[in-house]
Amino acid sequence: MDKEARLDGTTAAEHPEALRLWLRLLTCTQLIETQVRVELRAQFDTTLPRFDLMAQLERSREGMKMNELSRRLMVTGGNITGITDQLVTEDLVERVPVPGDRRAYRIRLTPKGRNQFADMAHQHEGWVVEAFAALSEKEVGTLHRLLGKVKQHTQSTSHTKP
Amino acid sequence: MDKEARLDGTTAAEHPEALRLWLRLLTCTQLIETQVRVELRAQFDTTLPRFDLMAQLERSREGMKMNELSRRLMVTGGNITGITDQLVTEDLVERVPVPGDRRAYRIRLTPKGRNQFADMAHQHEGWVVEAFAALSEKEVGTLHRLLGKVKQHTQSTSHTKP
DNA sequence: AGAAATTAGTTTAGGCATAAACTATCTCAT
DNA sequence: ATGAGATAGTTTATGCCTAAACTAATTTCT
Repeated sequence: MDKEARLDGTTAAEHPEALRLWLRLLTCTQLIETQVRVELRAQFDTTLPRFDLMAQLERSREGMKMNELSRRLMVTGGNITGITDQLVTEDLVERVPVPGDRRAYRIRLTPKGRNQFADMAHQHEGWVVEAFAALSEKEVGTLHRLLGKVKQHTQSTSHTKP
Repeated sequence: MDKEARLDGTTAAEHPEALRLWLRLLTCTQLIETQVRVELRAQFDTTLPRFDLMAQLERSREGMKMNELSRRLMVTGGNITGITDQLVTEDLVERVPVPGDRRAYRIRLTPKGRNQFADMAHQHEGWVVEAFAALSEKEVGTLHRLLGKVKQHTQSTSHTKP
């Protein structure tokens, strides 16, 4: 697939700056994400959602409940069920019952899953570093800071109409 | 769905800055995108892909060929077929034969589509402006410029291994 | 002119995402 | 203690997305 990313290439002069910025933000995210997806598929025969889920689990050895995963990954619960099912059948994660609550599970990496994730994470870091290689250290900091503002503002205003 | 966006909330100190930046970029994009999706659904009973396709068409009155849409929207061709089919049945766009090439169509907005899009675009612009309201004019410019660097670099390196 | 390669678009199979409906369990106020 | 409501997770229906296989038309090469 020959993708040239013209999403924001032909900037119309009538658009306000915010709109142009949004299109560019979208383009960048998509470009990097596509690249990561392709590499994950090619090198590890896996997908970004599976990688993301494992990345969350890798942080806590005791695992994480489904709804916590759902919150952290910002996807709906039904989705977590599906991805977890796959990873369970591949023996990369396991469902562990929670002692005091018969409704809940705790999902955690198996040893096999932990090993596989370590490999992937190492590669993944390289791809991301490469994606931002055009920026100086200082520029990375600036970008991070500005996006932090955007994030904070968006989160604080997204629930303001009940 | 209570989404708290912890994707990059618990930043592990061992991650290099690029990785933290990537997670934050992803989070911002997702937050804004989700908001736009919700509004499009609520106010116009449509979806972001449909909106995006119409936004491309709105730029050229004579319409656009499928593969051009595919390139600009950065999605695969099969996808364009599906979305176009929907819009055609809703009489928002139409397929026009291309004189010299019996394989190709030109897709263009119908008058109805053009009207509907005008409404949507107006609202959409407001949502986006609001999403970046936390930034000063200058900061918007900086963000745009830095993302431009990222975009350019990523595009120039993404095809370098045949 | 005619075979080979390319290009335009569609179809198919499968994964990821959502919202909404559902089951089972737990909490809590009375 | 019990019934209302909340919570944990799953299922279902639908849409977007990809890669790959496919059809049909066009271009290119000799």
